[in-house]
Amino acid sequence: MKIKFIPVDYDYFDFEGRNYVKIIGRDEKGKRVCIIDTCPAYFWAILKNNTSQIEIKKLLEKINKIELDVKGRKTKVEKTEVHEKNFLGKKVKAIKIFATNYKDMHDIAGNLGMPEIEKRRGYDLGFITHYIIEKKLNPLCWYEITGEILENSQEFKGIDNSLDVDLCLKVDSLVPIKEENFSPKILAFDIEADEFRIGEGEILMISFVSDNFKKVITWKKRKEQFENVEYVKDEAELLEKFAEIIKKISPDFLTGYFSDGFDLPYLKARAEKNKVSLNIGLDGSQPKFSRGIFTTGRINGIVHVDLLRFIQTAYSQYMQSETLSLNEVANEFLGESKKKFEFKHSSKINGDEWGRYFEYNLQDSILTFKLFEKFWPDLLEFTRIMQEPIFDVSRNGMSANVEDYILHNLEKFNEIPEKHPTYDEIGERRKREKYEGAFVFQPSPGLYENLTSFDFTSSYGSVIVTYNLSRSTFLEKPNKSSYSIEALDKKLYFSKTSGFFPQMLKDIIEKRKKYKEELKKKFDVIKKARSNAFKLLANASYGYQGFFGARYYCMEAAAATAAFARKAIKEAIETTDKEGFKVIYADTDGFAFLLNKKTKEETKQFLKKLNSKLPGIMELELEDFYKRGIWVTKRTGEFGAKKKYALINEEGKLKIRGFETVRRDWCSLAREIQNNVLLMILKQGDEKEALEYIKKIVKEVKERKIDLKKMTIRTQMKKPLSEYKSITPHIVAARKMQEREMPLKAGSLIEYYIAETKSETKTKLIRDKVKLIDEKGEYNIEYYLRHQILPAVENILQVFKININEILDGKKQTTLGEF
DNA sequence: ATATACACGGATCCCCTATTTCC
DNA sequence: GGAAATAGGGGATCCGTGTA
Repeated sequence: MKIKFIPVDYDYFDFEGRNYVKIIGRDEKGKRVCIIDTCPAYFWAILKNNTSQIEIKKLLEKINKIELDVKGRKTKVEKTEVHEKNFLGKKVKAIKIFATNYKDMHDIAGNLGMPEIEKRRGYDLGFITHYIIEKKLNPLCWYEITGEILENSQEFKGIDNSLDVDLCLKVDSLVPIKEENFSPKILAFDIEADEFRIGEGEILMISFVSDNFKKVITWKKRKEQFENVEYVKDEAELLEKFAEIIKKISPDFLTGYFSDGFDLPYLKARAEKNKVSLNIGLDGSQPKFSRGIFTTGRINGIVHVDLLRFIQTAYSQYMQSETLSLNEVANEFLGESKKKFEFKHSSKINGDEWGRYFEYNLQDSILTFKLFEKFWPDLLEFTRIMQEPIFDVSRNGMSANVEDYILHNLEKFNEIPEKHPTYDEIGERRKREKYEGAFVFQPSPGLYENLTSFDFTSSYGSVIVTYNLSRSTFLEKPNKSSYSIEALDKKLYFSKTSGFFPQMLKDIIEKRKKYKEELKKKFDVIKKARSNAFKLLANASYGYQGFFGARYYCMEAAAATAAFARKAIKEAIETTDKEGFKVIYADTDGFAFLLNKKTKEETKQFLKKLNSKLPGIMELELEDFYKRGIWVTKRTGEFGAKKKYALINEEGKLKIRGFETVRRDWCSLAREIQNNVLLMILKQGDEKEALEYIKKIVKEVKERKIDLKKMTIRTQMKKPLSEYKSITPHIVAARKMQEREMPLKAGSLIEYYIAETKSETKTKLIRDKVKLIDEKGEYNIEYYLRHQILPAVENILQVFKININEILDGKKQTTLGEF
């Protein structure tokens, strides 16, 4: 039997002591297929480099005799081979030790207490990763599979009968083939419950959205019939119906928004309470949950994707949204919003409100479904590039993605994988001192005209590639030709013989460049996603080497990367100044400077000249020309503030960095004022209009004409309430929320305003004036003028030598006309 | 659980000293 | 008059959120 097959979900099982993978996917006709395959399990024993042939022979004999009985499972060394391999870039002799069961390799490795063996490696990848590396059956890629159909077969305990699939195949051979179309079946879902705490309230309704399928199921029966709404008897029947619909639709992907942390665990808890079995897995099993702080819900044969997790790692840093709430994310990516519905306990919902509640619930699934479609190209490309199952890739942080990429590309370098650090090692690494990071130029406050900026492309990535910075190329002692740099209070050396990590990174950067250029010629969603994935991978690789949990952790390489980057930007600044420009500001990998009467053409020529002298793959690019730019002083001290500036380009587009206007923990009034002031000043080059504008707003504030909404301050609670040492205004607000039993946990966004308090409560503390947004009260004029508006505009106007304090106090600004 | 360092700025915390209050 | 309480100043620390 020969089929075309695309693997989607990976699982493994033991049969007669051996490991098998069970992969669920589709064939070219869209039929659901399960394939069973296996591969040899092995790990490596790396030998000391002076081990003689005779010693090796004796060693092999000893190892071949190893037999173990682990938890009633008999496992043994099946065979051994000696190979020439690389480990951390060094040539080594290593014994490839084949064992019966992958799970026992750790124990066998533990049994090799032999002095000739220096290290044991490759037993901690997990069987699925090991299998994918070994057989190269990459997720979401097409294959032609030849194999034997399992039909009412006794093999594997009759697995084909216990699985709800169209075809079950035992693999003989697999060959990658050209891409076929794959349109996965997606089912989005969302629940509404009476309590936010998992399982503590009843689930009132569940909505589903798939292709041409929309449904809300609820046991809150109404007399009237609503579109897409189906009534059931009670919660137990609701849960049964949930399982039924999933089985009927039989999706490849079940997707939710925060469903790892809410919907799925809630369903599980309520199913247990109601003694209903959520047997939605293709093998009839219930969802399984990982332990730990972040729970993840896994369903056999159906990939559960919590979109929030993926958006968090892959997109959040490039998003405008201030929170990752479904509403904001949908607004940004789809231009659609959630339906409005104020949460209330079901006992307090009036008759006619239920219809809107159902619509609200359905809309959440609609948005989730559309978001999945929107992000599908990204999920697909991430999965193909990292070569790990989509279930894992969609939940990975960027460091895990980098590591997956490395592990799946090691074979090209004949490298044995490094092990995961032990608990103790991680502890040691975490204790280490921080190393010096980026260089930030000390700016002089002022308003400047005619500027431009140059940036290093993939700065840290190209530094790593150019100077070959990695764990395997780090040298304890310098050799004849090595790269060297001062960092960590000593001189660090790196070999000039290209290491696998920098080489992989070079490949990543080149691919990113290639796809980006192709995109310019012709837009293509998949290429866009691919280019983006490579970009993220390149950006995360520096952080990876400095991350304490990394297999290829190398603090020296991370410190050297930062040091080389500092050197590069400082040199570029120096050359730029020497050329007759004037550098105003720089941060990490980019710098802005005045043209100083030079033309744009001259500037571009200078860029070319600069680039021709840069080492390796280092490259500067011109970002834009700016009409004006403003840098301000710090609130304390007379120096210019770093990481705070605003630029306007020739089309009138603003680029604002660091100012309160881009910070969500300032009230929108202050942000709006600052934004407008910056715009007015940068457009006109003077402060006159801005001053009038500020005066107008101050007057409105004093006359209480401002909507309370604009006074709301939003601050995130980053940890559990009890862990706070310092009782800040947002913690006072959070305590009030807790008293009211409002949903509250680490990560919640706390909203409050500062109110006028009665005169007898004499207090200096702002926290004593905190009120929740729906609490009755009036905004505190003094606070909003002194602590929100003033700080937002004070430093900007100081550039024009204007003391805004006097305007706030209502004094006549007699000297105004002079400016 | 978890990519890195640098930076700003609000608000509270905490210690010290000066002043006021109390007996 | 002397001890205790309070006020207030200033640096340290906590905390959140940016830039890159």
